[in-house]
Amino acid sequence: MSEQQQPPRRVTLKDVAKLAGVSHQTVSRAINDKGEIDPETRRRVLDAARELNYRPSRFARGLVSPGATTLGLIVSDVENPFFPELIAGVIEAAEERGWQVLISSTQNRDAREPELIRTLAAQADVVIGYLSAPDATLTAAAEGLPLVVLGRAVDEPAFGAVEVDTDVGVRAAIAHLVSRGHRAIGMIDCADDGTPDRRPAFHAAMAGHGLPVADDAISGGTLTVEGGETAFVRLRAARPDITAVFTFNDLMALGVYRAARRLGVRIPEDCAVIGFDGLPLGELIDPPLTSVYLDKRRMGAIAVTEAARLLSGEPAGRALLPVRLIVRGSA
Amino acid sequence: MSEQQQPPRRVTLKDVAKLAGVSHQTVSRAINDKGEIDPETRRRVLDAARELNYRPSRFARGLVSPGATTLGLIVSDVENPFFPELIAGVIEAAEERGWQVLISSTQNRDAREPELIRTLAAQADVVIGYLSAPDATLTAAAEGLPLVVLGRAVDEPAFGAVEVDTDVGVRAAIAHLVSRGHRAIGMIDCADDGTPDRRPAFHAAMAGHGLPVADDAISGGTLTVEGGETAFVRLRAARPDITAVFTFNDLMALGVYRAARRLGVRIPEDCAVIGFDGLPLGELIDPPLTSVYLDKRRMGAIAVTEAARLLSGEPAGRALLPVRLIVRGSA
DNA sequence: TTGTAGGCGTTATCAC
DNA sequence: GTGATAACGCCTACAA
Repeated sequence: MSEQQQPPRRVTLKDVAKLAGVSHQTVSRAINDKGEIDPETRRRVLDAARELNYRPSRFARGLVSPGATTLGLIVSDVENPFFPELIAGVIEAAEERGWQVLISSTQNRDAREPELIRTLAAQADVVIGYLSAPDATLTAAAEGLPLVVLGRAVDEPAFGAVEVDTDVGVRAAIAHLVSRGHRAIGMIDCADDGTPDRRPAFHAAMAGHGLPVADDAISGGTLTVEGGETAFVRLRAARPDITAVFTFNDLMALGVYRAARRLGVRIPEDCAVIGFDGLPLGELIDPPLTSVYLDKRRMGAIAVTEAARLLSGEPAGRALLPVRLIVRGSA
Repeated sequence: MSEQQQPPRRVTLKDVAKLAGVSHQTVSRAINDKGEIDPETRRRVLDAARELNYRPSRFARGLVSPGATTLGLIVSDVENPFFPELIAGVIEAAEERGWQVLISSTQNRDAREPELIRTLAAQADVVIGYLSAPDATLTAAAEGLPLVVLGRAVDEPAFGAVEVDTDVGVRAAIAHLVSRGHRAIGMIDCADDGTPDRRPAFHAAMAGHGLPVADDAISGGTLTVEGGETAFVRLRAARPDITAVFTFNDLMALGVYRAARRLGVRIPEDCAVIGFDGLPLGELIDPPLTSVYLDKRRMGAIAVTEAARLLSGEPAGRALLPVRLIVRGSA
């Protein structure tokens, strides 16, 4: 009676079978190029399939024989050049294992993390993410989904983690500035909400040299070129005596360049700059950007290894990604 | 008897049910937070699930209630800054429709395209790709999978396409150079194999101004900074008289910058440069790069719209992405 | 509140 | 060569 439903029901093997006048099993044989089938029948079936615009259900197939492992990757901003390298590292490592990679991005809206995790949980076998939400929030969202957290310290023992050796990097940056005679050093930091915190490391490094850090020597902003730009303008207004800045990342350092040009501040003569990330584009600008380099491809590869551990039931690991200072022209 | 199989069979609802001493149905209720279940039973079930490390099968779930549409995206190089913007556009547009995005990259090995398509066919409902393989190859690999091809002309009527208005862009670039008095204009092109071809457009534009194009005025290379670098060195050696170059993309233009610095060639005084793509980093270098801009985010968004058309059974569309010349300091 | 029966679309196994 | 029949793991009825 009610054959004509409103929601266009999916075309199945049986539909094709009916049209071709064979059993659904024969259709399966034809579709999958099994032998043991009359070439003529085969043709008829394939024609019917084409006519109905038949596409096999990946779910049904996956049910019968579990397909490739699918890895979910969550980043916070695909347009921050930091992430493409990380993504490349993950893709390559995943590929070596024959895994698929599902990518999503919060586009800098951290509040969306739990939602993205939940969505990926339905699609992926394991998730790697540059996540800023607190462990408890992530645990609730993950619901048993194996999770590898990138770029920050993690307490939850169930999570894998690849942390960055921020302390060492920041210390090297500050030591370098001090060795060049700087004493009034400012920081362009991320805005106060969330994100891995490089500020304590900055304080510690400065203290190590007996240098004070006044509150107004730190200026925050979004993790973008624009964020760095406005943060530097603000810093400069508050503390014109500062002769060097350490920025949260290279993108913000570029913002400092832009602001500096506008303000007539010369780099490095009037103000030295050190970034963090070591992006390739640091080499392209003038003067080339001195930066704390971290190997993002490697980070991705390590994360995939961690993911594999979790999937095989081994206890979660804590990897530490080393960093190193690359001295170029800006400091 | 043979309960202990070698391949660690998947943990299912029934396993949890057995351990918790309930029916598999009750487990389902507990897992999915349905009402109508004794809190105590619920807890017992959840504990059992945790103990067994149970994770629901996404395939079985998908079978019962078809989940989100999954879009596959194939790019050729995640580290070419062109793609992150495109990816962002696709992700955003897909998200608006509640779709998932699966990403893979050929990493500049074009020969891998068919393989990637086939793999995605098993995971995605529709695929968008920056694909250079000929239509016939793609058709064979796609096997009915809806496909949207980006950045080049397409003949296959079944494919959706978002083409770039290369002709207009190249013509604008050449016209600009001519208006600045250049007559000996060279081109840094992609290597001879595959990839969308801007060479015919270059020839046509030059001819439009009555300018000759000798073979040695075109130098090819890989679509990277390095490729542009070596190509320019070669071009410069063969044709020192050339006063302006048009490059296949901005990345290669950066290579020209690098080579020029090494060779002591000043930009734009000794040689003007115009790129293609209009990447943000063109603004960051010195002199800022004049380039043919195309809106990659928009390209991604349009592609998703095309994908939606294909999925709903409408005939494939052919969108044309407009471009425009952005004049900055390099030409 | 809980359990039983049926079906989602596909493939594998076995008869015919 | 071809067609029933039984899984695969889950969920939505409905019955107990």
